[in-house]
Amino acid sequence: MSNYLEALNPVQREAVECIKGPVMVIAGAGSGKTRVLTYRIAHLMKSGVDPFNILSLTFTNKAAKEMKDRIQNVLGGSEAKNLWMGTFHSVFAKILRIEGHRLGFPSNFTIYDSEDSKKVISSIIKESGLDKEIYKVKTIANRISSYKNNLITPKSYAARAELQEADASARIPKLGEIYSSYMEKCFRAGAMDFDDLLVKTNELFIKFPDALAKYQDRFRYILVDEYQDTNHSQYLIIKSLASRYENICVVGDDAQSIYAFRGANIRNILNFQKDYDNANFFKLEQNYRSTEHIVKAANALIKNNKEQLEKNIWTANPLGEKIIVHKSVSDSDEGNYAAQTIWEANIRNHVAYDDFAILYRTNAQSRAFEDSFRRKNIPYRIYGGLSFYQRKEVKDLISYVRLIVNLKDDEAFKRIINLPSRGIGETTIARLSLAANERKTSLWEAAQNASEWQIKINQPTKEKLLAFCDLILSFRILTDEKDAFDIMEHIARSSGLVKFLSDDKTPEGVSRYENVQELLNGIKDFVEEQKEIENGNASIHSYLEDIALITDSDKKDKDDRPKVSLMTIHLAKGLEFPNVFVVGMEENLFPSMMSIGSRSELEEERRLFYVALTRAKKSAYLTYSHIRYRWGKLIDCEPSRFLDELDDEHLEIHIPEYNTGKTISKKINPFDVPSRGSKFYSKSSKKQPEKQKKQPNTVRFIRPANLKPLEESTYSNGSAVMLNNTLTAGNRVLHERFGTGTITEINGELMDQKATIAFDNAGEKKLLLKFAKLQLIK
DNA sequence: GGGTCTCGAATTTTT
DNA sequence: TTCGAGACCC
Repeated sequence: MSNYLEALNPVQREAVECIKGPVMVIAGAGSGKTRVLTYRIAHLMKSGVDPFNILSLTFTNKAAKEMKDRIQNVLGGSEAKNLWMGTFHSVFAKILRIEGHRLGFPSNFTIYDSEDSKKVISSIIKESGLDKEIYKVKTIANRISSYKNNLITPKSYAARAELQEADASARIPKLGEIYSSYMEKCFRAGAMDFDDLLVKTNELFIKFPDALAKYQDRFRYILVDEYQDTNHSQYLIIKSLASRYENICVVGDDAQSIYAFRGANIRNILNFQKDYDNANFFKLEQNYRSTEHIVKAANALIKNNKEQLEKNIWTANPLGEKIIVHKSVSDSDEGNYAAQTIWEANIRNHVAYDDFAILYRTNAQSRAFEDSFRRKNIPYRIYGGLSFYQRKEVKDLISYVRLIVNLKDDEAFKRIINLPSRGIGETTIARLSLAANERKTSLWEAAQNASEWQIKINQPTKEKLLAFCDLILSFRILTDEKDAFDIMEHIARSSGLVKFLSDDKTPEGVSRYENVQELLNGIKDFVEEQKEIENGNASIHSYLEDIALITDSDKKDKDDRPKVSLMTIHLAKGLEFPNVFVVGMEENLFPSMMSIGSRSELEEERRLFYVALTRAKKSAYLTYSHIRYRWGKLIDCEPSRFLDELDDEHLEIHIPEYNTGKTISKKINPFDVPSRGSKFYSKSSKKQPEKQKKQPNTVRFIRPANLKPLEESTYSNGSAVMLNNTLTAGNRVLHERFGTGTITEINGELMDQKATIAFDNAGEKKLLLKFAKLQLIK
């Protein structure tokens, strides 16, 4: 324990020991970033800093928890428990529960999740009679969120003509009004959305210097993990908190910034040295995670980005296996290839299933892998997707608690007022909303005062409303005496929700019922846990605070069989696996179609691929498919440009040779060979049917299992046909031997298509397209 | 007020 | 394909 510093390399050690003043640590992938952070905190405490004065900010609860555990391991004992360690959102939510009253928020404010936010926005659009085809909820929500992340309030928006012009030209001139009524509605409901937790913290610190001073003095040592992913709002909070002592240490890697689309500002890390001119700067460049092949390939890839801090990532690890690039026929074949490879490794070499991860760009891609794994009986776990707490039935039950804790929580009110069915429908809600809006109050108030305010609701419905209010109030009385579990169980039963769910015998219904059971079990765990901790709080209030900001990535599986992990690359950040499949390496999928328009977005995609690749310790497989179902349609794909950016010497390329039956191979050959200029094939050449040849750098062929010959119909419906349908007379093309030329004529069918080409220097030639390696020149 | 059907849209998302 | 919103009908 005392010699913990010896477990560090010289740079790591310097970064750990440099306690005073601003410090920036650029930590390449796998360079021991977490180790530096945890040892630094441990070292601070060893050097006499009171843990009470240390604030450590992470991006996930999981990261916070892990770090806390590791610090305890280094230090022994329980000294770490006074540390403030958590996500930005959870730390500042805690502060806002204490200080929020200064801004007019109750301490039991509700935290609206993104779904709640969207519902609020949607109701505003409806109420203001705007066209929802133009005012798309998603667009508006993103826009508002990005204003918030940049600390643009409705007020400052109103003062900035350029923003209004931008929105006007995006055909949403009313955005400012929507924004301010959104804020107003949240305020009225005693609710903050995720962004507000940061915005309001900033507001607090600006408006109340004494509050700022209090926390400045408390947090004398600040550490920020994943600094490259901080947005402007977070940046300012850190900056103001640190401005007194300037003991701030930020750790990150600009090459792994993948959340710009959500407001993260890569400039925060690039400009750190400008912000603090006395900053100490450390670069962790030794990668301890991956093989040399992987490290070097990743370096070659990221070199293509313009915007980055210079670094030289290297490793002393063995060279390892080359990265395998595999081409599949279809998305299901891609799944089979992964399943087969993993299965074989498990059977033959006893590689555990949890040594594998499948990383994809979009959640929709998981399906093919699920199917293949299920068929081969390979255990797997999908991460991400719809979170447990976002499931309807779970959120419904939680909404009861939300309303009990905060009667003004309109979104919770709307969710459960008629669940289970109480005969209170949309018309009634609409009338209540109208009345509540007029009086600038909540639905709850309106429901309670329906008669007094002469809201036009008929008597039976009014009675039902009051019965509902009484039910909620009866639950509310219990909150002081009973713990979270008892209350929740009571609610689940007496609200009729459990019966409502257990009556549904469809598989989905059963699973909904199970989810509610699971939620109750989770609450039970929470209560037990709280009872063990001294001054633990097992009340429903405390539970609600706990789960509002939690995601189920923290939740454990029921059985602990080793499983293959399936997740998006975003979710894989910070993780590592011995063997990684990065799948769907195709243009328009990865890089995503939405991102190829601008350099900065493309660079973000490239960083994303960098993250994916550097998750692998021992081996990496990059797969792409020839055709793929997307939105129910069969489309043909071309390999991702990123594959071309990896150096050949680190790759082993598999383009399986199949005997697919004469009919098909005669008609067209889907396994056409890559043309020159690309290791795979490029846009210009891919349409030329070619006989399969071995790649020069092909070492061996792996035949994926279960590969079915493609049905002919696949090729006759038009969408997947790999015929020459791009080359026409007039196109400029490049030929290997004859150089550049212009096509003057194309004739013949399918495999016999011939092009007449007038070459600039070689005269006119007639070439069979299936042999001529023509490349289209733009 | 509640159920069923059709139509249209569809990246990534630590909080 | 899959999901959700809205139209439509009872």
